[in-house]
Amino acid sequence: MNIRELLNQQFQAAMIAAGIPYSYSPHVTPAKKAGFRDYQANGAMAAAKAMKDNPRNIAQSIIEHLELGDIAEKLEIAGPGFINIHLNQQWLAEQVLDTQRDEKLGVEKDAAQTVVVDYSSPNLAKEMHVGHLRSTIIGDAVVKALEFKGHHVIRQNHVGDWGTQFGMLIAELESQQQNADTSAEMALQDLEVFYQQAKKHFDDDETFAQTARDYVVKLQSGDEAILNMWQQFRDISLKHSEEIYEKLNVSLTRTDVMGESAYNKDLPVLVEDLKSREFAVEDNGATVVFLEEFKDKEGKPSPAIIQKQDGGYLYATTDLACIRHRAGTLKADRLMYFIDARQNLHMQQVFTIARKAGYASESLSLEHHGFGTMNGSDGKPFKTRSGGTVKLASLVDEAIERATQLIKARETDLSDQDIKEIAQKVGVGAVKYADLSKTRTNDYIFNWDSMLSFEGNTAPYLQYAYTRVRSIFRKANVDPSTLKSSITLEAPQERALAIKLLQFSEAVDQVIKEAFPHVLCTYLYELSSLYMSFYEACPILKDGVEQSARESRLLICEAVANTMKQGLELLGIEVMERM
RNA sequence: GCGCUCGUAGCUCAGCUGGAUAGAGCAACGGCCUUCUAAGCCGUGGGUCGCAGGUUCGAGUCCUGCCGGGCGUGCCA
Repeated sequence: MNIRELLNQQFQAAMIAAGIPYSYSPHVTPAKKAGFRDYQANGAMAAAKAMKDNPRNIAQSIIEHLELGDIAEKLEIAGPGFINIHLNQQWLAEQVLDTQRDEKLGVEKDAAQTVVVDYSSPNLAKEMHVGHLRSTIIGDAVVKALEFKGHHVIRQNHVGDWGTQFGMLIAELESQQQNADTSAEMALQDLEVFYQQAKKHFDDDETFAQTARDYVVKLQSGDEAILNMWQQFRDISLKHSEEIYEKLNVSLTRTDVMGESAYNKDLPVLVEDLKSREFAVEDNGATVVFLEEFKDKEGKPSPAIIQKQDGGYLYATTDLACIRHRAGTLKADRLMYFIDARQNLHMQQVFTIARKAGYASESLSLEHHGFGTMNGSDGKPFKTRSGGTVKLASLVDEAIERATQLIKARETDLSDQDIKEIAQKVGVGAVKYADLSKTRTNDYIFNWDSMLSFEGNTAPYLQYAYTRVRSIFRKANVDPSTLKSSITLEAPQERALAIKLLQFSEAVDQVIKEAFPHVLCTYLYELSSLYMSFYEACPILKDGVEQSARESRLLICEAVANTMKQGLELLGIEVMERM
């Protein structure tokens, strides 16, 4: 049930019945101000212009043709031509009950699309660092929302497991294993350190550097021994990533890995295809696709290089092969990329080539959902004190440690084991929510104190709101599923809360439409705030509360708990019974 | 140079196909716990929405120019 959608349909029908062209939309939105409850239709004003009539007359005509049944109890025309819609209390109450009987909480399934989502995609040469956080958790939230809406989602973790640096890393691994009797696992315990060692070795030792270069060639040509080393390296590196995914409660697994190496064999085929059809041409020894859609410095068609002078391939080549695979083999209807906004030009070039070359049909939606940089309090990219990149593993550990301290600082009867579990959920939730709750496209400022605060729009606040609901049921010793009575909405707080509950589907819809998880965050925060107000204003278990009011309110509590839990689950944030 | 992107309260951020008096949170100030978790709630103050034009009945939102920040722009990914 999506109230907005429902009203939009009814208003659209009424407008057509009133003789207004279909191209004019009713423009129904939730009321902007509390005084103008509950929804408003703003379409009359724009339509009035086309009809050459007074907007209030048009509004009146729309109302006369409107068939809302028992949905609304009052409609009024206000200001220049707004139609304010007062929803029927009884109807609202019934809708809340209905959504609770539905395992999807009233969120209707879409016509299923096959959606391929490219996210996380770390470079396996190094350990995952904060730069991978946004793609990983934003992508995962959108994936979960898509699945919730009934889409067929294919996760694609396009890991960087191929390329020139692997020659260097393999040479280093081999050298360390020969010199000391260390296992690959030991050597690669800290990938960051290992990478630095290899780099230093490469820069300082010409013999080593030559070996590394030879290994790249051998790797490319499929030398078995080198491939073995590469395989070991890749496995261990993937295990590192998987540990992070597990800690972060991210749904990616080994089966979602489809790295650069997977497209290796297809690259020459693809380049040949583009050359034979004269999309790609030789230029300065490289193979290039010129795109008049983009201009270079001189205003001429800008080049996208798909093969280097030395015959090597670039990420544009891989990305093209990738699109071809996702469109052709995976049969995608929609392709979503969660990649840093800085790669916008690259993505647009690749999309353009894919379309022109016919790798992506017109009906395939190609979407780059970029995001901004994660900055420190100084507004510059988030780094360690010494200026190094922050590993994701240590970021998560610090979050959990900080959460532990905060919980311990309070008086609590929780056991050490409880505290450990709660701190895990609170710490991880705080980091994820701080990111997810900001508009994806902007840079954002990372701040430990504000994200871990129990005040304001934070994960801990939401988690606390949830435990507050659950604690009512513990106190009442009531199993929510046994509640049978009906809901009445008398207090304004109850009514406001009910409407917000019913807007869950509107929030989820927007998340998958625009790949904006922050909309769901805002929704859940508003839901929590309204619950807190309700909690203060409407006693439930206290003396003097009638049985019917008590049960009605318990049902509202249950609806809030279910919605909170489901909403946070879509965001990849866990809830707990107590904290 | 060209392209992308951002500029909203002291700080961090919302503002959905243009709509009513631009909203939250933090910080500040003032109230509310013998009563369902006060990690909470209620209230007050705080804004020339970077600047200037334009389109419109109506602009934070659309268009143009300018100022300021970030990023990208032929052989890394």
